[in-house]
Amino acid sequence: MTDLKVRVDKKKLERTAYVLKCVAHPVRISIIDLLEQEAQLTVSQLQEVLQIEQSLLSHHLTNMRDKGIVETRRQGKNVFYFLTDTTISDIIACIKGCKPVRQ
Amino acid sequence: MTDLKVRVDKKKLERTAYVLKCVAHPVRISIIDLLEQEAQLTVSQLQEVLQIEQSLLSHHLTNMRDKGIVETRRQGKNVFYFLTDTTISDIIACIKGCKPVRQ
DNA sequence: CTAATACATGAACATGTATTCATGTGTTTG
DNA sequence: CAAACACATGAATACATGTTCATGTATTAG
Repeated sequence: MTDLKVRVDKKKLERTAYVLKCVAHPVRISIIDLLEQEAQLTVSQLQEVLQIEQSLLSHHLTNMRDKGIVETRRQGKNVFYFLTDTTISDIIACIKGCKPVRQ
Repeated sequence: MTDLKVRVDKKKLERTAYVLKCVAHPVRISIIDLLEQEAQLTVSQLQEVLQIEQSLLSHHLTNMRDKGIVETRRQGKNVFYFLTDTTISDIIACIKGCKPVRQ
C-alpha cells in the first residue's frame, strides 16, 4: 500500500485500451476466430460466413487494419486479410476460458 | 474452407465483446493493475493513486461490477473492491506481451 | 475498351460511452 | 441526533462508435 502505483505507463495504457476497444465487438471477434482457422481469407469469403453487408464488413476490416490487428495482401481482384500476430488469439483464448459472470 | 464457421456461439460472442469493451479503457485497466498488486482496495485508496474525481471513479467501478469484473465488500464506511477471478489479469498479461503496432 | 467483380470510402444518422455536476444514501463519530 | 466521511446515483452534456447508403477505385474478363 505504501507506494502503490499503476505499473503500466500512460502511453501503453492508452494503446492497450485502443486495441482492446477494437477487439471488443462481436463481428470483429468473429473475424479473428475465422482467421485463426484459415490463415488468410478474402473479404468475400468472410462475408459469406458472416452474412453482413459488404460495406459494413469493409469498415470493420479497415478498423482492424488501422489498429494493426490484421494485414492485407492483394491478389488480383481479391484482398486477403490475415492476423498480424498471435497476441490477439491469445486474448480470445483467455476469454474463451472465462467463467460466466452474473447478470 | 469447405465448412468454415465462427466457433463461438452468438451469446458468448456478445458477452465477450461486452466484457472486453469494459476492460478497454485506460482508467479501468489501471484499476485492474492496482487490484492485482493489492488484493483489495477502497474507493479512496484507488482515488488517491488514480487522481480522478470520486464520482467518475465510482461510475467506472459500478460499470466493472455490473460486468462481473470486480466485486465489493463493505467494511464500515469503506467499500473494498477486488477482482472476481484472474481471467482479466491473464488478458492484461497477454496484452503486456503485445508487440507494438504501426501508426 | 467496356462491363463485371471485389473491395474501399465518405457522409449521414443512430446509438453508445465518458465525464461532470449536483445530490442522495449508508455508516460512524462526537 | 447532527455532522462528517465514504461512496453511489441520476441527469445532462460531449464525444466516440456502429451502421447504412451511395458512390468510388482497382483489377480482370470478354
